[in-house]
Amino acid sequence: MEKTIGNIVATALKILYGSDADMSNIQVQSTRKEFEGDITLVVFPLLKYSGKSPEDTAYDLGNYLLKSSPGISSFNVVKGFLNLQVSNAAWLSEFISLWQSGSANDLSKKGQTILVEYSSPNTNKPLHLGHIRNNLLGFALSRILTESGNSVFKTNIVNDRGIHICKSMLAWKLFGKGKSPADTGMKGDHFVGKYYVEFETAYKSELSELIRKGMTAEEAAEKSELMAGARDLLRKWEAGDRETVDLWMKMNSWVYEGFDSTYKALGVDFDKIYYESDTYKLGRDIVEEGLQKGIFYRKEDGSVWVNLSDDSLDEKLLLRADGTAVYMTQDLGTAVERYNDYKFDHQYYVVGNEQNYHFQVLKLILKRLGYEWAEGIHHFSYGMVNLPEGKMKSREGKVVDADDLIDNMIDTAREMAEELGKLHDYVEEEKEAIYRKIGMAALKYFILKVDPRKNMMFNPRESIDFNGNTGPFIQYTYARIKSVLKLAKEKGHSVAEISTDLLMNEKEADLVKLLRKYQNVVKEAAESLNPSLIANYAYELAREYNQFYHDYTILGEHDHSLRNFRIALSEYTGNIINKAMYLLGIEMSERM
RNA sequence: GGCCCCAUAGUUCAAGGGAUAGAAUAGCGGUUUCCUAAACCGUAGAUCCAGGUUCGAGUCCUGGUGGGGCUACCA
Repeated sequence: MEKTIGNIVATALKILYGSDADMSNIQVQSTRKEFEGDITLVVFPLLKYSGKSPEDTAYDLGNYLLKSSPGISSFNVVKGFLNLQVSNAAWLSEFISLWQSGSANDLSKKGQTILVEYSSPNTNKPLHLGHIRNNLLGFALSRILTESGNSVFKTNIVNDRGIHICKSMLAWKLFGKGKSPADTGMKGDHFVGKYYVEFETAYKSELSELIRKGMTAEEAAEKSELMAGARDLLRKWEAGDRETVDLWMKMNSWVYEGFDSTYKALGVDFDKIYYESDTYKLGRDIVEEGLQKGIFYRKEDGSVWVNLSDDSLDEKLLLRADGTAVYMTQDLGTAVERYNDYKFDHQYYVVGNEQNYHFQVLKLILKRLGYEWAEGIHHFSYGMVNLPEGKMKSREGKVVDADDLIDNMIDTAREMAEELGKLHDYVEEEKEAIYRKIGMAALKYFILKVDPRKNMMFNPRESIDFNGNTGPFIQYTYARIKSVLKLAKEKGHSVAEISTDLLMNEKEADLVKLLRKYQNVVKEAAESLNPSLIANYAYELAREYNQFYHDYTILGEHDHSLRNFRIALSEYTGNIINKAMYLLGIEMSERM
């Protein structure tokens, strides 16, 4: 409707003033709540065409629209704003066509192949709150891009090798006494993470001991036996030393077992998992190739670098002096392998904004190497999750652990639900499934409603609520709708068609106006890569429905056609809520 | 030092250069013989500072202040 009005305005400007208007000057938007009307035309940008005052121009256009657009029933002018009233009949017919088309999806299919890389954990420690934001964003982004008609593949690069793993391995060798997670009853990833923290703690005290003996910080780092041991393990690993590789495989398998259960709890999955241990060699080949082409250069100590000062960046290390690979080495390899596997049009790396520089460099190097597809790789850079006491530090074990957080959320959901006591006719298993859905909805919505680009604050004690602008609020609205529909069915009210001869009340009209925006919200979310738009829309829709539900009876309505309309309106709202939340990876419950 | 990001009610978040800056939560006050009160209604409360561009600035530009990140032979 907005588009139609825009076109009519363009015609009107031509006829009334003889001007060919630039469409970007024709601004049609929803009328703000506090003013009368449904759709507003901002006339300020059009004054240059009319040569008249804002008010006169608005009246000219208002009168023209009233005559030539059947859906417009009246208009009013406030300052430079032309507020158009859309007729009840026009809104109703718009709802009917939405309702009839059901869940059909009329988004234009772009059909591009898109890779979304997310999660990308290190195998030396369990997942924490930062990973949760990453996983939820990556998963939601994938669903949104799929919904917009693309072929989307979810990938994960597991950073399963490197000095950090060797630190955990060394600590386990030194302090582990040969124990396994099963011996201690710990989850595998937590078990390995414990040794990583133990390494860092021991390393720190070793350093301060050396510094106390008179060394500088640099000298101490140089002389550290622990760090030397970790480096030694890394060299042995790259050389394929049997014992080292076996230990590495054993410890990684413990970690994967732990990750799998966390991923399952989060409800995320992947189409293909890449392992850095597979891709780093290709990375080294690529570095070799770049050396031969003269794009990279070798320093006297044997390390390999790229000089990016032409692009006003600095030098970047690509291979250490001892020949071992670094982060960038493997990312080069992974990127090339992915392109060979998928021939993607676009690849989004869901990685925190602390790595903006890394991805800038990655793209630049790939371009210098002559890969044209490098234009299609993008860093989906999301903000940090901060705690009241500051940044999370996994080296020091100062994190909000993912598993703990998930368990807490579900526990809280259970406590609240039991207090409300609405589910007594369910067996334990069914109840637990619902508690899980509610707890996860609270967590997921809390994180996804925030603009991904922005840093966000997480206060473990206060942050996650179950009332107000929350996941459970939306679930509750959905459960109410389902409950009404179930009762309607039991009473034999089935809606075959909706009368075109109804007068909607204000709440019904507001709901219809919101429902028709859904497709556009999904489109914008896909274009701007922003799941929070969908989260905020779903909330607004749920709130609007709750007002309608509170103010009017649905099943108690005696007028047959009005009752049917309200049932259809409820059903359609429920469908949209469900679809929107599905795109965010949030499950609905029929009861709660 | 250099580069990048951020700054909105007590708090956590919204606001495609457009009208009187929205929500939630915490506070205060209400609504349940009626389809789920995890709801609904009312009340109070905010654009870091100084300039500039514009008919119009929370939004764009410049400078300042405050916070975060990167600038690692960690990933």
